[in-house]
Amino acid sequence: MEAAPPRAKTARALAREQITADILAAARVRLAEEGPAALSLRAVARDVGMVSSAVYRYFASRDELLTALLVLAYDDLGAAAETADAAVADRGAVRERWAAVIVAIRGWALANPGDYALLYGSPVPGYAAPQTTVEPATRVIVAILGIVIDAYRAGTLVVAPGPAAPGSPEESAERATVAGAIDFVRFRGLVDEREEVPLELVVRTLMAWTTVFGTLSFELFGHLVGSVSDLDGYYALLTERLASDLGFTLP
Amino acid sequence: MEAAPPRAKTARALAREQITADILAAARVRLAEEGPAALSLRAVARDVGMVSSAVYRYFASRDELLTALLVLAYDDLGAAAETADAAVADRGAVRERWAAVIVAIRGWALANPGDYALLYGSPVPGYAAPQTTVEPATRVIVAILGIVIDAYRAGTLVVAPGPAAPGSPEESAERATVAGAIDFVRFRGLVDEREEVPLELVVRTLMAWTTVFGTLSFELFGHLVGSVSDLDGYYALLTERLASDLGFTLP
DNA sequence: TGTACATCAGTGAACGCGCGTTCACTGATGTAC
DNA sequence: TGTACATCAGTGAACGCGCGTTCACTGATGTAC
Repeated sequence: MEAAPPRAKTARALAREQITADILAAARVRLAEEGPAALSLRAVARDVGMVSSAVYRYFASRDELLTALLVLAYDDLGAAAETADAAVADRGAVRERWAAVIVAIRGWALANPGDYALLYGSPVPGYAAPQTTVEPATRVIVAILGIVIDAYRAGTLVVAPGPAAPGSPEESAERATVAGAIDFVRFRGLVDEREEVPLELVVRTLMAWTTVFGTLSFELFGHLVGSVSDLDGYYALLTERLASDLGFTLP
Repeated sequence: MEAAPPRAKTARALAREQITADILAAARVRLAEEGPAALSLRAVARDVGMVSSAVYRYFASRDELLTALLVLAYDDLGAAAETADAAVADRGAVRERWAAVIVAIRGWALANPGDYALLYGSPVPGYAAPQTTVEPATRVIVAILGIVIDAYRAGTLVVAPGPAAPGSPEESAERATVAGAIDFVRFRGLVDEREEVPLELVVRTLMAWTTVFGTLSFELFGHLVGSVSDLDGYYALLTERLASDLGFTLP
């Protein structure tokens, strides 16, 4: 069977796209005010100027709306990180790429606290994210891994020796431990099947990723109040330290 | 006016304590199932076998119940960390103390996922935690700082040189940045007013603290599925790396 | 030790509210001939 | 190009539900004399 020729979009189809986007936009605003668990389909309908039952023409249920929001937010954040990375002209300047990505992630989170809480806060009770959300969710870590692997290949990264002596029993334990992470790296096509990926590099990348989001969650959820006064400055220090821990050589 | 002599507790007072504890225990169970935002006073009342209005004899409102839960959970977690630290007989074995505290924190979080989400997940919309919760909330970071400062004083910790050259303009920026953190350290009486606290040490402690909770949030909220297969092993590696980053010398 | 009164815990009904979802409907848009 | 029918978006009423909180009440416990 042949694919249908691309037909001109009807007015109805155009309206549908527009209104779907309006509903999602209204839901994102709500999200920032009430949190994901309390997100109400009726409230969104009111904001968008329609009767609550009309939303069901666009989303079959509240859960489906949540899923769409999740995908939208993950993609938005992922795009922000990728764009910031791509904007650094010198692809070899890995420290700058790293810094740009962190600034972009934090900027996005501060600009979209509701979405951030949806993605990285406590899961919505009674809602299980479907498979569709998995790929968009990985865009940030994939962007980070891209920088690290570029640096590794270019030799602008020195892999720190792990605390364990080579060949020790501890090393094989480490190998088992990060196997899942390395599978992930390969699965995403970031490195070739045969290419060697040092364990320490993967561990350090996971740690840096976790630290960035841990810090963001602490900032946005109020755990740094009273401990860190100059947040911008702290992030600058953090970015530097993490770059060093990843093994990026100084420029 | 003299303090009243300690009277024998009446049956009523005893029952009150017991039932207050029962309500809190039932609420904690609910928390794990539905999340903090959806915590329902009526559901808790049902679980504890009383009519919903009776709960108002013990807590003036849902918010007051949430506050009590917050304090209880923070204290429970704080006590777990402190106990684990205190159980390491050799006070100089800072790496072991560090490892013991991490294991305790993770153990508590896995055993009490509902409480963990209440404390470290997205804040409950429309609820502002009162001042009462601040002190219990700091017990974990205070315990961690205790270990770091003990190590620093004992000389079993080597403060890493920060990326900035000493005396550079960057250094004064760093000083401003961590001022809040150092205020915190002094305020909690961990170091004397005159005692020198290296900036780098404070930054690294904040980073380690953030990384631990960032990893826990990722684990509990499902962000490590597909990336890390052997979680116990990963935490072991993480603990080691963080100890090194903090500057703890090897035993 | 006994009595009279005050305090308190728990009941059950009621309030007003907003929620997700269903359904029969009207009127506009799109499609086939 | 015009007509007849099918599809779709949005309406408004209704469903059953659980929520937080208030209130007048009953009966048990505690206290003062």
